[in-house]
Amino acid sequence: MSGFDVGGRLKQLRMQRDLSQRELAKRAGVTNSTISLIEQNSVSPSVSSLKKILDALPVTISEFFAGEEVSREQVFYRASELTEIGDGVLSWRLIGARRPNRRMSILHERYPPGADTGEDMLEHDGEEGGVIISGTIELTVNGEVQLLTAGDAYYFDSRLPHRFRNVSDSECIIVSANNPPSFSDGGDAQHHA
Amino acid sequence: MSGFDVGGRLKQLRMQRDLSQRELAKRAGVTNSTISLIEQNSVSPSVSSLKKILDALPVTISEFFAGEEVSREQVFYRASELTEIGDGVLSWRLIGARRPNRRMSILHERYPPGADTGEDMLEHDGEEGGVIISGTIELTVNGEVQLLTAGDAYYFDSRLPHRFRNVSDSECIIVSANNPPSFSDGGDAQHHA
DNA sequence: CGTCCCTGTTGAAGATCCTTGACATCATCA
DNA sequence: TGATGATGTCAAGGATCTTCAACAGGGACG
Repeated sequence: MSGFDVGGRLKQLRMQRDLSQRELAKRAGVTNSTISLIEQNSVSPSVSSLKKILDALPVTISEFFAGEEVSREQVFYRASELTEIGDGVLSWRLIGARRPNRRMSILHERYPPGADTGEDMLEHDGEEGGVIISGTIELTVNGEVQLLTAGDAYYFDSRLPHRFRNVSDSECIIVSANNPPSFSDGGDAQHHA
Repeated sequence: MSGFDVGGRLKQLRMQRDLSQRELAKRAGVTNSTISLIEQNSVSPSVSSLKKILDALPVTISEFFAGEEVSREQVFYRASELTEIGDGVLSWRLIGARRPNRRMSILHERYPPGADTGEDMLEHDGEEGGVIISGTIELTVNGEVQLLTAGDAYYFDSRLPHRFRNVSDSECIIVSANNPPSFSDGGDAQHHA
């Protein structure tokens, strides 16, 4: 009924860490019986119990339930076959665009001089970070403005209002990653980034 | 105790969809009282109940628990202040190393000629992807071997056995991202990546 | 062999979650 | 005004989860 093997997943994570049921139970502040019953899927734990257990691993609930089936997806992407998303001014090349349930978007971005994600700040769920490969970019996050150059990097919660702008007179190249993916292949793609 | 406002989050999602407690309960196959008690944080629902409710929204458990406190973390990282992880041969520079609960690791990696993640393949939870900035890298994933050069990219499930090796005579630079993060600031960092 | 310590499993009792069936409140409408 | 239907809340009891305590099995060691 759960559609997800909670017990198996817990056991897997516990085993990976080389913990006994009793050891994990002690760290989590529950009893070994609880762990045993959950691992056998004899019960569906309460969120509070599961949280206690996962905190002891440590693993977030979100991570615990993320992913499942190991897929036979494409692994290698030639530069020429990266999905080009550009809108004429900016251009992004998305790695793994066609993966149905990927947890990240990785982008190879090109900001020509003057490129700008727009005056009204971007805000959306998730986190994003990146590295400046070449050139210079002006990044505004939550009101703070910084000029980043080759080798510099950033990482922030995407709910903070943010904006990318190339104020220099040369192209800027960035490799960035988003989580959860804000680009999807079709449908409800949010605007970058 | 939960550290996460389950009730508030559920109410938020229900409101967004313009559903009454009874309407949502009906779709989920539980009673309106259940929804009410959960939303007030009077109880910590069982995973199975929560799953039924979230399926009716529909929202995955992972999405439900993703994100929370918008933190006042560091956003901008100068090249010089990136956490250097190298072991003498390979070197990685981790973006956002000190963020407590980040969902990704973003790495600026340098593979000198001969660098190798080792003959016994890496396998761990999560997904990873990256872009080759310069040089050449030999990447093996699940038995398949490919030579990737500047502009090429990769993305795969990290549970597939994999290995990175610089078989050329020049340095290779890669920007990569992992999810969930396989590097932590202190403690049980797994080996790369 | 027996003892010791570890492992995971399992009844029965206790704690918590979930449902039943009320109740109070508010808005609509004759 | 009173009737109706919708909303969210709450007590009591049944259902489920969690603990306590016991149990069986497997090494290690003498």
